[in-house]
Amino acid sequence: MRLAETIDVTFPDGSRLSQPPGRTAGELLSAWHPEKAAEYLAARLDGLLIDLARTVDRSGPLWPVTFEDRVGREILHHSAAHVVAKAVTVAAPGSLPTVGPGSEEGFYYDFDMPPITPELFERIRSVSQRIVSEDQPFERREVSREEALRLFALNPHKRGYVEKAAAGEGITIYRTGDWIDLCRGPHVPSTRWLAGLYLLGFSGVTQGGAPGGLPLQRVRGVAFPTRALLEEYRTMRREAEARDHRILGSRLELFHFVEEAPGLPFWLPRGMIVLRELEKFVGEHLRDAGYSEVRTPLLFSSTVFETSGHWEHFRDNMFLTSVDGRPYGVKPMNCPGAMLVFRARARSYRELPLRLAEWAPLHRLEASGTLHGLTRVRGFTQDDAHIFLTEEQIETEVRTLLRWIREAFSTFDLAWKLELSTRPEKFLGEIAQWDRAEALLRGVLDSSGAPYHVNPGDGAFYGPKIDVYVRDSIGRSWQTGTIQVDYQQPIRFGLEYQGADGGLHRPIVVHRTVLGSFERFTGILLEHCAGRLPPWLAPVQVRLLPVSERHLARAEELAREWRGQGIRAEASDSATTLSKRVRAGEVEKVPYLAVVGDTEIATGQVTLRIHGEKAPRALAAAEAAALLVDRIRQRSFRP
RNA sequence: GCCGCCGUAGCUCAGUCGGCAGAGCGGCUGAUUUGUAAUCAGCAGGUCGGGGGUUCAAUUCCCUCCGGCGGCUCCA
Repeated sequence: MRLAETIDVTFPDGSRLSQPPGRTAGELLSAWHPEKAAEYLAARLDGLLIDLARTVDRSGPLWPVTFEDRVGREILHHSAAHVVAKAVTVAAPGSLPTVGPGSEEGFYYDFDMPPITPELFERIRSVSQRIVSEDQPFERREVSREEALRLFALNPHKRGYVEKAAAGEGITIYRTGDWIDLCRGPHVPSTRWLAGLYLLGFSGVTQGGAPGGLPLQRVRGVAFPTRALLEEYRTMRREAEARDHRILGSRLELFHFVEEAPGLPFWLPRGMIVLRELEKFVGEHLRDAGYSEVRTPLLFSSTVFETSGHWEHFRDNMFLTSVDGRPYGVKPMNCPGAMLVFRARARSYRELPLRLAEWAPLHRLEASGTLHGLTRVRGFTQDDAHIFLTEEQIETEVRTLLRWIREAFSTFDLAWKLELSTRPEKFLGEIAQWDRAEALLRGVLDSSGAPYHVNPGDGAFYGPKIDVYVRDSIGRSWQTGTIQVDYQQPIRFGLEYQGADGGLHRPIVVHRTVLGSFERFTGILLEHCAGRLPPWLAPVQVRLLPVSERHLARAEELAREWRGQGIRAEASDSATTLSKRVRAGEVEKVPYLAVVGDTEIATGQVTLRIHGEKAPRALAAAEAAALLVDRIRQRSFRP
C-alpha cells in the first residue's frame, strides 16, 4: 500500500492543490473557490466529465462545470430527464422509460406507455416538483452486465441498451431515491440543483422517428439551477408568444389562411405592401448585380421532372395533375425552368456568368402536420436565381453573394450565421470535383470573415452548399438563404456552351436565394420586430390625426401632400377622441403619428409621435415630411 | 403523414351535468368635437367547424371527416 501518494490537481486559473487521495472532485473544487461551490454541477478531470461526488484518483487539470457551460446545461438537462422518468413511473405505474437525452436547449424522455392525458401530465408535473424539493442525491454505481440485466428485468428497452453496450464498456447506473436508471452520467449532485425544472409539454412520437416505429410518449422540458433563471426563461417565452407572426399577421391584416387552402397564404392589401417593398429591395440588388429575370411555366409535364430528377426524388412532395391524359406537376422549384431557358439556344462563354432570376410561385405538398403560419407553407415564392458559370467563376460569384447577404440582413437588423454542408454519403459526380468545390467555398467563407460552421455530409446530393441561418430577437434560428453549387442539373439537361477554344463545355449552376422565401422571411421579420415593421415596410407609414373636426381638412391636405412625396400617409377622421386614435395607431403599429390641432395650424407644424420615442416632437410640416422621406429612403430599421 | 390536444360572433373568451346561445373588443348608427394608449348610447352579427349516429330533444354524448395547436419527421 502506498499511503504517501498525493494527488495534484490544477484549476483553470493555474493554481494547484496537493491532497492525499480520497477527496472528491466537489471537495477539491470547493477548496479552490468555496463561494462558488453552489454553482458547480459536475467536474472535468483531465478532460473527462465526472460527478462531483467521484473520488479524484489521479492528478491532472480539474475544472468545474457550471450552467454557464454548454456541457453544464446538457448535464443539468439530462439530470432533469431522470427526475421526469421517475415522476412518470410514479404517476403512471407500469410506464417503461426508454431514452431521455439532455441538450443545451432542454431535455425529453420517451416512454413506452399509453397516451398521456392532460390530467396525467399535471400529475407528472407535481411529482417532478416533489422530487426536486426532496433533494434526492444522484448516486452512481458501476454494475456488471448480469446485474444490470437483473435490475432492468421489467424493462425490455433498458435491457436492450445493456445488451447493445460494447463488451469492454463499463455499465453504470444512477440511483435517485428508489429509482434506478441506466446512464453514463455524469449528473448533478442532487435534485436540489434542478430548482428551475419546468415541463413544457408532451406528445406522441415514434421510436427512432421512423414512420412505422413503436409509438412512444414524450415529455419535454427545460431546467435551470434556480427559480429565478426559470422565471427569466418563462418571461422570454411569453414574449415570444406575443410576437407570434401568425397572430400579428391577422391582427395587422397582412395575411391569413382559410380552411379550404391549408398552407396556402392569402396576402391581404396591407401584406401586399410589405411583400412588394421586399421585392423592390431585392430587385434593386439584382439589377445592380447583373441579373436578368425570367418567368417560366408553373406546370410542366412529368418528363421535365424526370430529367431534373424531381420525379424520382421529390414527387411525393409535388402537387400533381394531368393534362391530356399525361402526368403534369406543379413546379416545386425554379431550377427546371431555368435549365430550359439556358438550353433554348446555343450559348457562348461570353454570356457567363449568366444570372437568371425567377420569383415564381412554387408549390410543395408539405405534410399537413408540419405547416406553420408563413414559415412553413405549401405555396411560396423564393427570391431565387440560377447562375450558369464556369468553375473559375464560382469564387467571385459566391464572394459577391456573401457580401450581399451581409448587407441584406443588416438592413433587417437580423443576426445571421452560415453553415457549409459538405459531400453526403450518397452523392453524384466525382470526388475530385466535390473536393475542389468544397475547398473553394471554404476559402471564400474564411476570407469573408463571416461566422460559419461545417455540417459534414449534409450537402445536397448534387453539390455542396452554404445555408444562411438567421436568429430572431428571441434567439430562434431559421434557415433562409442558400447557395448551392450544382454539377448535376447541367448534365441531366445536357447544357453546353461554346468556349473561347471553340469547343463545347458544360456549365456549372449555382442555385441561390438570399431571403429564402418571401413568406418565411416575412414571418421571421414580423417576429423579430414584434410587428413593428421598419418604416419603409410599414403598410401605413404615417397617420395624421386631427385634434377635432375643424382640423380635419388640414390633416387631409397634409396626407395628400405627403403621399405626393411617396409617403404612405393617411388622415384619420375625428369621430372619436384623440386618445383613442393615438391608441389605435399604437395598436396598429403605425410608425409615425402626426397630430394637427390649433397650435400646429397656427405655426405650420405637426406634432410627430415617433414609435419608440417617449416625447413627441414639434416639427414644421415640411421638416416632418423630409424626416420621413429620409428614414424611408435609408431603409432605416427603426422609425 | 404519425401521436396528443383543441374548434362557440371578425377577434379574445364565458356558457350549456342534453331543454330558446352570452360578454368585452371590433363593426354599423346616433350623440359628443375631443390635445397624445380605450367618450356615451343603441343596433347588427352565430345552423356553437362539416357530416352521420344515439335521443322526445344534441352546441353539449358517440363515430367520422376537415381545420388549427404542440411535438415527431422534413424543409425556403
